[in-house]
Amino acid sequence: MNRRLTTRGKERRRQLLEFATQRFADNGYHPTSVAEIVQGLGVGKGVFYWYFDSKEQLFIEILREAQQDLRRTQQQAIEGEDDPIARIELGIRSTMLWSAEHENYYKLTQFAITEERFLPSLRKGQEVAIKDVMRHVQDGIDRGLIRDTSADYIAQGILGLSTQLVRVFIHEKHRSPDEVADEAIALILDGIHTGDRSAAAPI
Amino acid sequence: MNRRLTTRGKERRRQLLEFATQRFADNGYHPTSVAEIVQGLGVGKGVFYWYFDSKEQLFIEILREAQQDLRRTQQQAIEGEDDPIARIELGIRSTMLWSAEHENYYKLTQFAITEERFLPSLRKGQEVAIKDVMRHVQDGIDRGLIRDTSADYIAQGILGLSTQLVRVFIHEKHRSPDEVADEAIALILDGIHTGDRSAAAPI
Amino acid sequence: MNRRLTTRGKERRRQLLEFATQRFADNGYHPTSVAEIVQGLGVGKGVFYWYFDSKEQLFIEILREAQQDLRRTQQQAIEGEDDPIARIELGIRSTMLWSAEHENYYKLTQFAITEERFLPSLRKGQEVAIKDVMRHVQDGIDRGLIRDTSADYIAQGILGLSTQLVRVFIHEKHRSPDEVADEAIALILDGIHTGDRSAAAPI
Amino acid sequence: MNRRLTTRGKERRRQLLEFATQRFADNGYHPTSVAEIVQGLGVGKGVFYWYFDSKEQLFIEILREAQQDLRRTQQQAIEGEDDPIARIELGIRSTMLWSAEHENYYKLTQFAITEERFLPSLRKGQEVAIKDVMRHVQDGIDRGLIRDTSADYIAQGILGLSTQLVRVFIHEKHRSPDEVADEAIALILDGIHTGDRSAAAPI
DNA sequence: GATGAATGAGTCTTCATTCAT
DNA sequence: CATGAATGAAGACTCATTCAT
Repeated sequence: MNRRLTTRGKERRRQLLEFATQRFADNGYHPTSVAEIVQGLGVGKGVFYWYFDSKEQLFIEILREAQQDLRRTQQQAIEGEDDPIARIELGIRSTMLWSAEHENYYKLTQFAITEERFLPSLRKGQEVAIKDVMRHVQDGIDRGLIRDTSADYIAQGILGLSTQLVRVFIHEKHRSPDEVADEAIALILDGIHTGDRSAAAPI
Repeated sequence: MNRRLTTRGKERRRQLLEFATQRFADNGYHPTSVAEIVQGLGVGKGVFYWYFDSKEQLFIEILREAQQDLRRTQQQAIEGEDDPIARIELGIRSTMLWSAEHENYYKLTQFAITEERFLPSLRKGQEVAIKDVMRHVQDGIDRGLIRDTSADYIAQGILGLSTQLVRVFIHEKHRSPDEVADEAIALILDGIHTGDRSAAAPI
Repeated sequence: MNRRLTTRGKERRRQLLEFATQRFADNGYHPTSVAEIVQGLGVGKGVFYWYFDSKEQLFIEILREAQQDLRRTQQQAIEGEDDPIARIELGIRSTMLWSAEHENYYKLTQFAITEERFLPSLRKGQEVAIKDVMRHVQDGIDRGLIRDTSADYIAQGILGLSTQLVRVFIHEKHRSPDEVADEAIALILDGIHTGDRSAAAPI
Repeated sequence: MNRRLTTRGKERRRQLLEFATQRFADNGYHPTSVAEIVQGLGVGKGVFYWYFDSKEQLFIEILREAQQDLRRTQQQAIEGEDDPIARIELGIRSTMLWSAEHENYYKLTQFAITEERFLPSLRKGQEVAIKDVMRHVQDGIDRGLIRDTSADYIAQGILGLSTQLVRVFIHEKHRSPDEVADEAIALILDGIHTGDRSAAAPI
């Protein structure tokens, strides 16, 4: 499926991807039928199979494009910043913003975990993300700014905490991404302990 | 479906729950058919519907029983401990242990998030868990042991970070629950900043 | 299935017949399951198959007993009356009364017509009924009281008209059986033409 | 299920309706499976659900179209006739003819009565039919041609008697519709009493 | 006599995919 | 490119009936 697409074709493809993302996020992957998707766009079934080999491949495509888009956003955000802690912070903020604007993507990811056949797609993206974070964490450790534990743990912790906060606070409680990012960063940098120490200045 | 079950009946029901959990976790909810489940136990299709109203209700039942079991485990773990920080720590440790022993449950939860109809079941359990954690967090704040931010954020952060670490380190990287718990607790209590402060003594 | 039944056994059998009649009439034969019937009586499934060979045979039994009962009622009603017109009238009246009290039976009959396998049961009863009416009609013709057309047509007409009026007026419009019977008899005896004749005295 | 159908599509739909009508009439609604219907036409199972939402809805559709068709036939028959008695007569005759040609429809109606969920469909048609007849009856009463009883009773009586005669004589005994119509009309107009009156001229 | 449990063929229905036009 | 139509395997679920206890 490597069709040369006209401008109109690209537009169609985009419509399909977006509509499907919405339905998958709302109803789930399996409960959403191809028929439903094409009906939603008011086109025939042939259209779907013109642009995608299968429903499965469509889903994988959605994951791939989202991962790409998020990463591009993060990279733009940290561009030019040298301090690793600041880069982590910027990364978290940009992730929060992107997530707030793409809340559907979260559910798709959750689902992808649950079926063997989608794991490869997912892992590819996750590994890239972890590596990105780990680079900054390691840099921070090297410069004595971050506790010298396994960068791995820390990177995963950052991702996990961010993910949870995004989900709960932005999507469910409708807080602003910035506000949530502040809290996430504070927790990540300083933990939950009271700041009654000499130099404990939460950002 | 509130049948009075004989001993044998209870046993069957348990078999079905366990086998289904396994298959759902391995293959996903939708790809696992009722036929597959009953074949796995070598019984007729009617047996399934003798014990459960539907495949959907079976899944909900699995979630419910797991939530109950985890909570019981946590409560036993913190029983008798008074210090809120220690209670949080014990809670995290017992959760890690339980999760390590019930890794299937994690996938089921992930999946449940992705379909509207399972969300209510999930939320019920989550709310209870958050309330449990928040109680200790608030207690810690009151005693000046925990930074006085919204207990809500902190509780969610704790859950999110724990969940992520469990997933990645225990299930994917096969570390021991204790080791992972140590790291989780350190991160939660003190964040990622270096400990170059006067009184930075992680519990 | 010719069990020697104890008093208690006969009572059980009767309960099953009555409850099943009700359900069949309300919901239809097929949509009513054996499980539903035994649950309604709060007994196990074994009980059902102790008294009846099958669901089909139960249904046939219901038809048979109802036909018997109706016929007994009619015969008691016309006993001692000699005038054929009066006998027809009494037959109609008793049928109306019986029908009003056994409205369920009507639906069962309707249904039985629609499945080949129940037709024999039905026909047996119908033939008896037609013969009964025809005897009186023929008698009336012989005595010059009834128009000398085919007794067959007349008998069928009487049954059809009665049946329809019972259905519509007693069951759907809740008129009294007597009132409806008056109308049925008038229509049958004198048709719908105006009574502007010399000797038009409806009985 | 309001698909825009091509010519071929309409043809298919018609085939399905007709074949199903036949099978339902022969075997009964429940004993006839969707599989049987599609096999009978040599098409795949999906075809059925392309044209109908469900087996139930197909049945309802059959009833609806038959009612429509019968009514159209009756209206064409009485068109141009002014005398109410003659209109009733023409209505009866056309009904007999239509019924003789659509004997399957009778069984379907019988069955529909027996399940709650089909009653609404049935009633709708019945009400229309009754209203049609009542209009003529009332007209006849107004002109002094029909006995001044409740038009309701008379209309119902006409329908009931006609229905019964159709069933028994045309379908079971294979008389000609005309012959049966003659008898029905005679019975309806003049009842069963002897014609020994001054002006008793059955039409 | 009676019960809970089990059977498994059979039912309706869905849906990804293909194809003729 | 696009559509309506068709396919048919597969799925969830039902239910009359049987059986061990």
